[in-house]
Amino acid sequence: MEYNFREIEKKWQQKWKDTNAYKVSNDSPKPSFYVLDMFPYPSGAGLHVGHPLGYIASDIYSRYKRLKGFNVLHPMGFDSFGLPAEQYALETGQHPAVTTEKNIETFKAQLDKIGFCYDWSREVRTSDPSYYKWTQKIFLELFNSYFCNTQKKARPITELVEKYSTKGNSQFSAAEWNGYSKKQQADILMNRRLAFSKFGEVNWCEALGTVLANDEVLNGVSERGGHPVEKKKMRQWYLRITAYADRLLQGLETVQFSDAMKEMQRNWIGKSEGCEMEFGIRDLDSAIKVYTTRPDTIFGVDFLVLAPEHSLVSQITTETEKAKIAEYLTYVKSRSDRERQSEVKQITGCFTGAYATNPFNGKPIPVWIAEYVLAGYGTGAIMAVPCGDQRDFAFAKHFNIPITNIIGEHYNGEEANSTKDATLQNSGFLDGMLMKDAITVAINKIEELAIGKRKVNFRMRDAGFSRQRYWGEPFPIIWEDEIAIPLNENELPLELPHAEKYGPGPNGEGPLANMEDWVNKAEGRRETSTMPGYAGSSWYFLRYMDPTNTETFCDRKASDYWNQVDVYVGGTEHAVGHLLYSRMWTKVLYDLGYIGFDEPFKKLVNQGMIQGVSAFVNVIGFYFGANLMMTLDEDQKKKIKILRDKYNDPESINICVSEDLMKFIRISYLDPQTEEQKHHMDYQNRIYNYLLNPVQKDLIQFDLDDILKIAPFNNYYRIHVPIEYVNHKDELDWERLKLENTKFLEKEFVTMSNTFICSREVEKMSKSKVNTINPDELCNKYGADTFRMYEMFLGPVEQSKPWDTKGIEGVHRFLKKLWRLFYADANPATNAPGKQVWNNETPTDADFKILHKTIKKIEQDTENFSYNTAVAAFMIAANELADAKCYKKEILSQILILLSPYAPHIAEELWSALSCDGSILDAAYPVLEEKYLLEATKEYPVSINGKMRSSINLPTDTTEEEAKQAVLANEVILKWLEGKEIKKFIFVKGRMINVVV
RNA sequence: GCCCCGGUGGUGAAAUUGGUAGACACGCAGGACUUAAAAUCCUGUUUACAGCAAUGUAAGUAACGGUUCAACUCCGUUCCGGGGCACCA
Repeated sequence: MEYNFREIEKKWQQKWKDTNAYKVSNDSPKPSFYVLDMFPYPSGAGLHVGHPLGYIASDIYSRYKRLKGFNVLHPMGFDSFGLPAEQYALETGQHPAVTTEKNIETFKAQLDKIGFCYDWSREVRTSDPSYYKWTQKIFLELFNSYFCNTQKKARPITELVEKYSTKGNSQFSAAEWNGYSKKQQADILMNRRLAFSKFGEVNWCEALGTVLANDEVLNGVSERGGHPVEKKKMRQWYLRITAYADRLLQGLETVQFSDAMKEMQRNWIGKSEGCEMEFGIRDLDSAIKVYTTRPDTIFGVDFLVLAPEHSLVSQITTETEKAKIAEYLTYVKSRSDRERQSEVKQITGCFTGAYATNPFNGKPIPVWIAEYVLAGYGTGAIMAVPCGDQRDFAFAKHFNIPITNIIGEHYNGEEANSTKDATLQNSGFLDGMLMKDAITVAINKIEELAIGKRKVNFRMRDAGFSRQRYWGEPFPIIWEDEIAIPLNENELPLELPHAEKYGPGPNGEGPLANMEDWVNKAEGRRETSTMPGYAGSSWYFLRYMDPTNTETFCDRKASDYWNQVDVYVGGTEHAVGHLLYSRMWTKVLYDLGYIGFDEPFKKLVNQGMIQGVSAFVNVIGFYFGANLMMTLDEDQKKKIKILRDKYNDPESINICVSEDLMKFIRISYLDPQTEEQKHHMDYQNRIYNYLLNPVQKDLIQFDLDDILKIAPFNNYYRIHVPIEYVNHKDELDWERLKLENTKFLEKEFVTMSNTFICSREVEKMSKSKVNTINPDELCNKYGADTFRMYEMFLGPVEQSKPWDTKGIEGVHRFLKKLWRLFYADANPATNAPGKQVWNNETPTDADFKILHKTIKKIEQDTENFSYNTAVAAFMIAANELADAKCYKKEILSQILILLSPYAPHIAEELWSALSCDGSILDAAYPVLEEKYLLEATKEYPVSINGKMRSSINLPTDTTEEEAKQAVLANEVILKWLEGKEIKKFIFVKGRMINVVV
């Protein structure tokens, strides 16, 4: 009998399925524990080895917690709405629902092969009407709620209506409100709803035909595809996430996210504390309101800058400057967002002719407009302090505006210094104060004089919530006379109508606008945009708790039982998208009383990315110019002509060049330094000479390789080749490549030796880079258990690392070694049957020590997600047990329990071989007994001045004095101490001994 | 530019959080079993020097400096790599 992982894994996977071993109940006396993976988008490419990394980590944790006596919820589902399926539909005409279904089946089959303990009966799919019914319902909750600024939480909008109609507010009385038209009332309410619609500037991407959220735009181009993005005014839906900015920030204190993750979210929210204050404009009855975080620098203000879009610009511009300002505004309008973002270094601006007054010293301050001030942040106007702000400084220098220094020697005239530690000068009532202290003093004064007030600003904007796309949740909204009317709950789900075509509708609307029967209702017109990808994923963790409920999205009893997600595993790429949105939705649902917690994820573990190692062939376009041709003889010309005809290219040919040859080509253009390079140069010169002076022809033999070594090539690029065609020595199987890949059929492979060496690079793993490694193949070759353990052994879960298949042998060997603790190996050569070696002998203390050492280590490492060292601990244990010839059931069965979260199949198999009761899935986790770890004596390293010199064996209860005596009796140490005076003696119990001389 | 996180053998990485640096594995080299291969097992593997050898001595965690009896770990400066934000006043 030998370790036949294929049979074992098939057998147990079937058994677990048949017995519903992973089914989880909401009725259990056990404490609950919720382990969640970020659910995947089911792409057509299937899984690669990078995907399961996080899934394996969470699976191990779930199984571990189950053994520890918890009722563990560990579900899986699919984020199945999204752009790729729709893009695919556009290209092939296949309905997204069909391709999505197919992809999900592939994913599930692949996942099951790895042996995950998902309760598939709880599977959710965001594109399933029975799921998005509730996404729509929660949207309506958002629509029907507002953020109450006094209670700091979401309340039903009906309460606001009630208040308006009985008390009014600061803008209007109750009577006025009641007199407003329906449309007027609706508009006012729309300004308070958590999900609201407004005309706004949106990121419009012409190529994708849709509007993108801020975080889907990078440097002015779309995140997916890199298409240009411009501003466009459209009616859009938004989520009022800004209302929750403060609570999203505070909530971070209560969750266990990595510091980096918290920092990213904080940056995104971008809270800044400062004040708003007004600068009166000379000779005009108006004032400019600015926002600043540094009111302490008020006496250093040398000019004000307005955003070009600021409403006061036309009003304050003086006659003399009108033409220039108009010209500048035209210029600004001509600049796309992309230009403005990419050319931040460029300093532009224009003087308005107007002067404001510094309220503290009456100094006149020129007012400018400039691109670098954004209309959308703060008040759209700033007070510029050139000595303290680098941008203001650059602006002042550029336009020769005099600079006031208020920080003395901290300002050197060369660059601004944004310190808060300087002592203020030239600053009136703030003189002599430290800047950081002056901030509060200045704000107090500003409030006292009633020229401004404290103000907190956020960088975060409300989140765009509509997409002009087909494959997403339809909005349960009908527009009646420009008023958004929500559907009733009993009309949900509003199903996505079946489409034949997926192209955009008229006027920038989505594909749904083309379906007139569906859009036009007696009451009005349906909303035609659909919800973005993050709608369904913002709440899916709740649905797993109660996946089949038809009354509500998740029964309060279920969410109270499971509570927060205890451990959430996923990548960092969702730091500011999904994670912020789901946190906001959770807070809203909490405010409205649907759930009892306001942070969805207690602890977040970010798995790293597994990168792929791509292989390339270098392709050079080799140009046979007339000059070169002239120097060739008839044979050579004939050869070139054959090549030209072959590749159907009269002037040049493209040739795949081996990496070693590329190196040679590059090296030959350097100054020759080493012998090798000199050799190459010499070689090259000889070929040149040959080409230029055909007389010397006999000096060297001419062939294609030689030409390539020195030829001026006009074109160089690299093509990815499938990684499976390249062996571990980087040699390409190019015969096979040519056979199976038509792209290379027309290419000649040129190399110095007979092997073709590819170049390598670590990149993101993806289908297009043909560098993916399929987990199925590894599972077939080594088994799921080996695959699981190897992925964990690769390094810390949080770390990104390139995939390397080589090391997997080591883990596989460990499992085989483990098997041999139970069954002596069968030798296939002699065909000797394996025999049982495990026995019922009573373990010795030494045996127990191995066991309990392992229990301690595995428990610690599993709790800390330090799986790589846990795997190492298993290997050590197996080695030690083998060395000790310990094949005892009492020990081995306990080791199997420890192992079962990591390698469930082999653990279950051997568990049943030991004829232990029941399934190992429900075994009790071994209890650590420290007594076996206690040692009578311990080896103490002895150092002199911290330098290791020897070690001595001492009883663990040794006192310092006894240790000192022992050290002084040690010959090696005495030799080192010869002629030196002992100054101090340091004894760390159980650790070490150090002698200071 | 700003904010995080890193830098340890040929490779992936460990290090009880200040206490014997390199666990565990890969790779490589040598050996055993075998007609042979596969599989398995054993030995060695940071570097330099000395020695037939066991072993010894010195240096060594990006670089330099500091604190300490003792530093991969703490502090300072510099260099390199990765990630995030980017005119946010």
